[in-house]
Amino acid sequence: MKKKSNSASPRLTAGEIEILEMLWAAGAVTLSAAHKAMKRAIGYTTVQTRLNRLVEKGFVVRSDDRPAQYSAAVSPNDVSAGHLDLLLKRVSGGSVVPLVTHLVRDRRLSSDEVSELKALIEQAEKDLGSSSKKGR
Amino acid sequence: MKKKSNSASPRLTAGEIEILEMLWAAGAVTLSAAHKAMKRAIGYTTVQTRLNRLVEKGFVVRSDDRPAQYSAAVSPNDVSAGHLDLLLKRVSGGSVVPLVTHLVRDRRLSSDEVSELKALIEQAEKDLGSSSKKGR
DNA sequence: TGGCGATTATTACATCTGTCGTAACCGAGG
DNA sequence: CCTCGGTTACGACAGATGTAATAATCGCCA
Repeated sequence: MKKKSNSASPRLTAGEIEILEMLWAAGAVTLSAAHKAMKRAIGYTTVQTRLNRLVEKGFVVRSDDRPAQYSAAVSPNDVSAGHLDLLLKRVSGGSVVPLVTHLVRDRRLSSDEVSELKALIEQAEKDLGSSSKKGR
Repeated sequence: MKKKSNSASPRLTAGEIEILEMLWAAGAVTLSAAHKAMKRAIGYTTVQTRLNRLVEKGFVVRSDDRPAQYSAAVSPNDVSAGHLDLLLKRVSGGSVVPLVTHLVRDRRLSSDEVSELKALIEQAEKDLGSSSKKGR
């Protein structure tokens, strides 16, 4: 049975991600710890409310322990993957080249980074040989 | 009068992007044209309201003509750039390599695409040498 | 066991979004 | 000039989100 595809592409808002980022960085935390871990000033109960709403949506899990531990139920990768997909679709109809071009051109890369990318491409080149030449 | 940095990173919601995508595809359109251009069924006045709210926010411009023409005030690139920035920050703390790795590994690229990427990297390599070694 | 401080639950609002219905308006035909 | 159909302005309403105060609870310790 389908595990529920919400991990596939969670449509999170900026605010929800703000909380999730805190959890990704802090791990499992109690409410007070979560509150302290917030980057900006925000009310204690505000964090509580937001955390609870995220739990209702299934993006955060709360332990049964006494001082309950809150922790992210989705990984940064899950979220990013979904966003990346949409972005890819929007920016270039789904093909990666234009996006990567943008990425490489706009930001000055260090020689180390360029080397890594080069190795990466070479690897991809090698992998190509082993699969059929389906033009996708 | 500050040009306003909203083009830098417009925080648009999925719904707002839905409208913008229609405008990006249709260009400058009247309300009825916009309504017809929508991919899914949606009320006429709903499109009107949403369009107007986008105008208030400055993401869409409305001409003074009689049947007013609505058109996007932000480009797909503007929004994508902003999203890409956030994504980059989140997925790998701002460095492009992990993101590109993900991009190249996860999606099977055609040999043409790999070639393009290779050329791209080689170009970046060249640029590295020609500029002063100012770390920037 | 009583109370205190932390935790959790409730309740309250102001916005923002998504969706429309309706009323007012306006220019082209007849 | 007067009506008609598209255009525009308003107003409504539900649900989501952000923020937070206040009340109810619970566990620990003197």
